[in-house]
Amino acid sequence: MTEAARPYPARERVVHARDAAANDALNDAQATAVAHAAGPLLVVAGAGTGKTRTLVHRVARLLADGTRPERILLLTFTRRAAHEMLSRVERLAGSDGRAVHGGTFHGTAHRLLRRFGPQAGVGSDFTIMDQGDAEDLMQLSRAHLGFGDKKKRFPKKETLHHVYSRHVNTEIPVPAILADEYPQFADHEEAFTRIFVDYTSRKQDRNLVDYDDLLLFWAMLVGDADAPLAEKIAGLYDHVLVDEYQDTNVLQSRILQGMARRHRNITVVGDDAQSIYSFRGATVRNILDFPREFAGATIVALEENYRSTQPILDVTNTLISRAEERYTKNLHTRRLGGEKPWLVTAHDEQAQTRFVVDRILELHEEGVLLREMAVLFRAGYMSADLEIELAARRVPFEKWGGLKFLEAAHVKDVLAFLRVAENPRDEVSWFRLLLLLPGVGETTARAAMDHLTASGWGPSAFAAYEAPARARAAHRALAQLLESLRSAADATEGALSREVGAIRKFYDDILRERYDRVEPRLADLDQLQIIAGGFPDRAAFLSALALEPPQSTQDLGFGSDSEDDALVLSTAHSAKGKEWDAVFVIWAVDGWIPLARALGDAEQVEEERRLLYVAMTRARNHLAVSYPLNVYDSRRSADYSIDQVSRFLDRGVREGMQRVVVEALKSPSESDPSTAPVIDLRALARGRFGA
DNA sequence: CTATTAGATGTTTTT
DNA sequence: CATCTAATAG
Repeated sequence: MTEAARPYPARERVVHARDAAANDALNDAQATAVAHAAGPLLVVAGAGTGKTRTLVHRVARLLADGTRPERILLLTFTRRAAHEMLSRVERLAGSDGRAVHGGTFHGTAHRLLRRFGPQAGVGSDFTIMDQGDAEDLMQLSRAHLGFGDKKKRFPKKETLHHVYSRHVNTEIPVPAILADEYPQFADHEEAFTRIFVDYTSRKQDRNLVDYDDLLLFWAMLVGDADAPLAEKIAGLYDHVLVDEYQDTNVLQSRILQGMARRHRNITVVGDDAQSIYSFRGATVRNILDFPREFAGATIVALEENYRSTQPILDVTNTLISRAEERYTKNLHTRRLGGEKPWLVTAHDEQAQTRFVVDRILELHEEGVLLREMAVLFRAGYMSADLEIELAARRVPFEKWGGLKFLEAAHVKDVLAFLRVAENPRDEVSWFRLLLLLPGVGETTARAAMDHLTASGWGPSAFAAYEAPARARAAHRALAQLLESLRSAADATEGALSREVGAIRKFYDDILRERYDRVEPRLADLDQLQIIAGGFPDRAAFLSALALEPPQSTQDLGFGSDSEDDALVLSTAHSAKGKEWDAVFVIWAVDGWIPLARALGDAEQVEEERRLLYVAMTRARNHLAVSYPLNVYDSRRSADYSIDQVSRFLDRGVREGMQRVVVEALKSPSESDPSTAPVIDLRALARGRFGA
């Protein structure tokens, strides 16, 4: 199916449908960026200006100019972006494109660490902890040091981990973080530091690596200019290209400095107006200061928008013009026609839901594919009502982001068995397993772990442990299971799936005992078992789950009969970098966008504004922003509260939109929505060109 | 020490 | 609203 390798200038024959539809040739700015020979290059690319396309063409040009594909490193933000980028490079440059190295920062760091870690004191058989694991380990450190023994208020493990992670990713000193975000804990500074020291050495002893370590170790590996190893790693690549640069943090900037130090061939692409990941330590300073960090950088601005119609662009331009930004872009388009974006006032959530589904079905009838439409929202659970309605009306959909599959307790339980089998020193997983046993609580578990620490975590060490009488039977069964998992050198097809099967023989009964809603949980485990079957061994499976968790319900194999065409539901964050023919932004209410808790901090409010900007700029032809007026509020027992439209949709922004009002459903017909149209979509459709 | 239950609590975004 | 914490019974 892949085109044979062709020389670069043949692009007009190979370009993918949307590239061709947008524009046959690169525009001047894009061409400048693509042709840039060497040295640092900053591409400031507004929404929809062909950023990915430019990056892809630039890679193809480098290949055509003789750079070997494996000497190009293409860093993207999410695995979805990496996949799309690489397949487009492949389409453009043929099989060479497949050999280009690409992935997320964390994924690339993982690869390098497995390879070079042993030369730097990190065994190659480490286990990666996800955020939840890291928090659990933090809890063990906290308990070990005797903090939080029901004395005064002491920070929770989540808080501890957040402060630690923030410190590593931003390099802001711990006291400053506490003063800024947790003034109530400012006098615990010394405790924080002691816990972090213990946490760090605990990770080392247990052969564990957290997300932050992946970046930190990479930065340290390439940070010392004189170290031979740094030289070797930086020497792996001749060109480094980075997408979504506005969402990188200080650590990542340091990594890039190290990687590019010799050749300075670094290309970064980004849009300061779309910076939405500061909660992860990302700083817009990286893109703003790039010319200073990499002296002599060439700067190219992409300002022609190929995505949206002029009426949509008018509204989004106004929205973002309220923000202070440094790289002022003036986005324009040649797509002059089209309807104004809709501002939909719905009576309540149900009315909003009904409006969205009705309108989607209408567009679908007009010939828009479901997969060319998306509903975007601030937080994962905000689509719950919509999902129910879509299911009831048999509209296939796929949900991105906000997926908690791997965070579910029962899934983590099963994974803990595999992780202990893989890394017997994995303290977090041991602790989790032990607590599952009937008759074992915190004290017994700790005693067992002390035994393991003393006797070297060996496979037989656990079997030799003398459990208290009440837990003896469970202990014996677990020991046998672990023994069989470790000894089974079964490398045949589906071995991992059988391992999960063996674990479930032991675990399913515990699950039934401990949790409610047993059926869906068992179904999750069925899924996990199927996924496991696709991996060659435990190590690959566990690393992949930590670094590339399933991103959508479809990745998990649900809704298989509707794979071909399904509506996309996504958080605004997960929608970044994508575009759709029609976009619905729901819950545009003050308190959600911006989030109420962000209001105290001007910086955070600005980020919320950019988030709405990202969401709205995903639309090509149709955009509707909706908000419910009356919201049932369970916290205040005073039934309903009246919500206001997001402050970002101020008078000036609203002027470019057309108002639509959706009334509440009249109660007698509530039982059958299909016979009781609430709005006359046809009338709206007729009137929508009239401004 | 563990298991169970009642009560509080605090709700984002992702690698 | 479901998850985590604290308190108490077994």
